[in-house]
Amino acid sequence: MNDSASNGTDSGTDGTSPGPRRSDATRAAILEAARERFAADGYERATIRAIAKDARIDPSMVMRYYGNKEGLFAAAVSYDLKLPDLTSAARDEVGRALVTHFLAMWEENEELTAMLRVGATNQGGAERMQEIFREQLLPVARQACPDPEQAPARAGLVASQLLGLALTRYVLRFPPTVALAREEIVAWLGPTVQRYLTAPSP
Amino acid sequence: MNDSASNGTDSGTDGTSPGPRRSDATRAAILEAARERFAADGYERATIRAIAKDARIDPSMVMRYYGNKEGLFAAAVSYDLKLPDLTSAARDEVGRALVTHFLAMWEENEELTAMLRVGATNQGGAERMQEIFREQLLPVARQACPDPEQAPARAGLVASQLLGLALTRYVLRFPPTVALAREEIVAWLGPTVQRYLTAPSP
DNA sequence: AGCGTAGGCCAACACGTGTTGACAGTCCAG
DNA sequence: CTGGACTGTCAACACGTGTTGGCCTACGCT
Repeated sequence: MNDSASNGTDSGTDGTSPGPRRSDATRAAILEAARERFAADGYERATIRAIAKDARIDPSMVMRYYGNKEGLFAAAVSYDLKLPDLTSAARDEVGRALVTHFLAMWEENEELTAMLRVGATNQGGAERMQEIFREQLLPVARQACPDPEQAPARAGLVASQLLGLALTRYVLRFPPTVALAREEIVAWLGPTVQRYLTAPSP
Repeated sequence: MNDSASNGTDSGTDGTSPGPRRSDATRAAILEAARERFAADGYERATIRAIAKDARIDPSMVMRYYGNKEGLFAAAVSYDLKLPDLTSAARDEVGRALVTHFLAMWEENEELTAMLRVGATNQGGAERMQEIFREQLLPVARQACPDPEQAPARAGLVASQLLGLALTRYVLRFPPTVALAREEIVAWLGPTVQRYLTAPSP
């Protein structure tokens, strides 16, 4: 509950910007190591000691800069899926666009894998994923699907397919799923997502 | 590596059957508690002490009967998806049949949820899920899909959808996905799985 | 009845964890 | 030059974990 982000030291004459700190490199190294470890091991097995060793500093620095393990995780992974505005996209291409975007997001860094691994074991992680789903994927479904009443169910179906792909490809690493090329995935999953969003309920 | 299952004590005149032991009730209680805990908490957070407390016995009993924590997990969860023989089923109903079967399997006990949670965090768990995939789902795909060459990729796609549903419904518990009725899920996912198995590659 | 053996509990060990506080070097403002 | 803050290290604490061995009890066979 204590604040570890309270820093009143501005370094220049400009009073507005926080100003760069000498330890920014260390902070960044910690975050990068934390992302890797959380993505590879999940929450419980990603120990602060291991993260500190990867970042080549002392474990106590992690505590000083991020308060505790939970704070470190919150600082290391971001909640933003950066979903593009799909209203301008062609109505019958929303599925492919979504799959393409998710694939890119998932492979450009390890934050989402970390979040998924943690969400599978940690209660707090699961709740954070529910938030992401509700605040980011749900609005997209509301725009794309015909009956707004059905948006939650349809968004849930989309999430099941997209997260299922991430699970089998990046976490469980089923060989055939790992071997699929990006375009193949888009070609297979795009129509599925499209149908979940826009097809009349069966 | 040591054996904790070596029991040469037969209780009756019949020499063939192992014979019931006095501690069978305890063993069963341990396994049941273990399944619940592994399903609810994953491998690391499901402590032997907690399992023992649920089973109302001492933690050391768990060790005596199952050797170590890994042995307990192996004894608690089964690997058998009991996939029905789908050769006799109608060719265009394989998708719905698979989804229906998976839903029933997943909800009749907590073993699959436990396996999924553990697979997401534990290296050994992930490998065990790869085995299940390879030895049980893959053969079904080989029977159902036209070109045997494409069976692995198609089985991987099916796994992504089925495990994704399990993830969002039983682990992350996304409210809209939890709220779906079984028939709705079959109606939505059945055609998807069917397409992944039998449709010509896009 | 007597005895061996299995069932069960208790206390403890060794270890790894998150977390904390005291201490030394280092940079910059005054 | 001097003081204070920031950065970093070291050692330790309190706790929970898997795991082990010793002890007592009670059943079941002879």
